Amino acid sequence: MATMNDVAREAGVSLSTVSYVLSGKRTISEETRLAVQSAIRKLDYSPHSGARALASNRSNVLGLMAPLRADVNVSVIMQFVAAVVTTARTYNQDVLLLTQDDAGGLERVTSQSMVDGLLMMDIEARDPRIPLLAKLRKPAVLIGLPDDPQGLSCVDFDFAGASRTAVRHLVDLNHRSIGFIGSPQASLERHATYADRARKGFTEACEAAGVGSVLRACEASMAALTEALTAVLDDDGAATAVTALVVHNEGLLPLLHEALAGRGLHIPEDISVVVIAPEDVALAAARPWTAVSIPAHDIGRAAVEMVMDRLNSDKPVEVRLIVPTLVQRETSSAR
Amino acid sequence: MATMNDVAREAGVSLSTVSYVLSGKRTISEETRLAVQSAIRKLDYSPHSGARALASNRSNVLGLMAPLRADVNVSVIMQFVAAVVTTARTYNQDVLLLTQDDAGGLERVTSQSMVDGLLMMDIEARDPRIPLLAKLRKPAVLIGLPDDPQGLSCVDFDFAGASRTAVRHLVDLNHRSIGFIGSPQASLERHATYADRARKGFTEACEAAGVGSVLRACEASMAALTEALTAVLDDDGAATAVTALVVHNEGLLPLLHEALAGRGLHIPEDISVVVIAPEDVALAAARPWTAVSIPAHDIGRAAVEMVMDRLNSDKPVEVRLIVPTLVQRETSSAR
DNA sequence: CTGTTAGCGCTTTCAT
DNA sequence: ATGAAAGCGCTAACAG
Repeated sequence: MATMNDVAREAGVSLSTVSYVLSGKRTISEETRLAVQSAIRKLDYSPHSGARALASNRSNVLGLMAPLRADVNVSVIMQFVAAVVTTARTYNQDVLLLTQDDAGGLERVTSQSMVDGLLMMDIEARDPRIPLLAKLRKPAVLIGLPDDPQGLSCVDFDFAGASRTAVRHLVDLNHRSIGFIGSPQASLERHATYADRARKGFTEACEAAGVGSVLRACEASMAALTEALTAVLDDDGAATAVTALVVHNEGLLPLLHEALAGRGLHIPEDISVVVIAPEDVALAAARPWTAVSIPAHDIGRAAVEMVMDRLNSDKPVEVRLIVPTLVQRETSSAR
Repeated sequence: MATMNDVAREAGVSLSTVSYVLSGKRTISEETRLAVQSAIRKLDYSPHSGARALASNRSNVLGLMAPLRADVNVSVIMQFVAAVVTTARTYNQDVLLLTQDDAGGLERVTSQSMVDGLLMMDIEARDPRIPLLAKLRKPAVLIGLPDDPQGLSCVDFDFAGASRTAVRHLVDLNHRSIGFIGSPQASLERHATYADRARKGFTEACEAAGVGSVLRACEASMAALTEALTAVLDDDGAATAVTALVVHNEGLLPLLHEALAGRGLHIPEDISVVVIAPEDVALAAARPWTAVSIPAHDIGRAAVEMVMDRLNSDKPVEVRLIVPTLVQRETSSAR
């Protein structure tokens, strides 16, 4: 492996000139720049990241703590991760992967100066990792919205707004009683904030619009779905029968059409459906769903942008909510 | 941040002594070891990874190139990745994540000495990244089995053996004609080797046993599944009707029970089903599947062990196939 | 616009 | 069993 010294000798310039050509931190004459660049190519030089990290206090690596368990949301998680890695590369950063349960990893990678900043996914309402993160003196961004961010930047999809948007859409279509089928009970119990917020937004929007509402958590299985549908559609307490559903559970979508057909219900004639899901999941069905799409890619990108902003220009801490948009397709209609 | 120098001063020993206490590369008296260790704790010292990498030519980081697209196999991929990260930590290594399409990333992270070794998932039969990898002078392990490993280590599940095991199980149960529902056509066209090998093993085993066989690729949708079932179960060319299925497609499992019920078929009375899938996926169904389980965790672990072996003790390159085992549950029975 | 030089924090010979 | 000192390859302050 060629070193910077080799390049300097080859180009007939000094070590520091090579360094400055690479960093662009001072003006270099066209002539020497070209000489250096050709020497770099000739020797197939590339900088040693360890040496650079040692001298500059920058590793050009971001730490990403991701939930790698087999969850309902695997596909969403993958999209986040892909977006983070891709965006990081545009900032010339690489991504070091930490698993959710390796709480000590946060401390380790920062104290060893392995990373310049940290991203943490799947934040719970009172996530115990937040105080840890807040102590470390590295920029960090939470992907999710905890009760108390403790001075950390956050970015997330506006799940409450997503539910509201879905409800308003259905109310505009004259539905007077709407069901909500959400994340599994386990997610609620962990206080995964997306689950809580989507429910809350739904309830509020229904109340505001004066329409009936029924909520159910649901596992990703046909049995659970059937049961949930029964509970929602046959709800005795409701003044009017439920004629529309908001579904916030990616795992159920492949099953939903069948399950409703099993009850003799056609979409959208008998029942309208709006899903809250990543775009590609909403489009994967034979009949694409009317959807408020979860822009996993945008969120991941925003998260990286936010750490990099704090890193490069110490912009202030911010809490950013990504605005939902609804795309109507053929699974919702007026009644 | 405390440095090694600070620790040496605090402990009243020399810099190198601290280093040797940390590395264990020479014998240290109990007394000084304790002094150093307490100084380390007192100052909350941790070594600077960049400095260490510079001086030792080891980064303690493994590169993992993973497919982060929204594929049918997301859950399997996640399990691999989780296994790799977890196992890497037991070797005191961290994991740098590269995306599949970032072919230049392989070159970059090695030439910058960011990683000590590389793992590459989702290998295709003639994967163009293999010659690249083979050129880099770093230990590498392919997770998958290409036509020509070009001197690289490989580890994979024995998908052909998995199909054979499934077929033999069904043959033992007196089934005389077996259907195979496999990965989407797209996977075959990419020559994802797992898809090819599973099909090949199936065909061979059926021939060897003298039983009928019908194969179909299938997307993860109800429509595609229905069509595939029709093609397989109503196959005119077959001497005997298909009475059992081998399914190698995780995405179909939530739909399969419904789809068969739709044809008036009960499992296992009318039709036996054996799936090739990760254990947790096979168990997720209301009625757990008889399964040849894909031990994603074992494969990921083996991959890390293999790079670390090459790194620490330059063991020879090896090709390791993980042996399949079948667990009978209630979805297969004798006829 | 360019060169010289002092570290960055660690590993590892060489000496004792 | 321990210490002294020479790098590892780079960045950035200082000097011109």
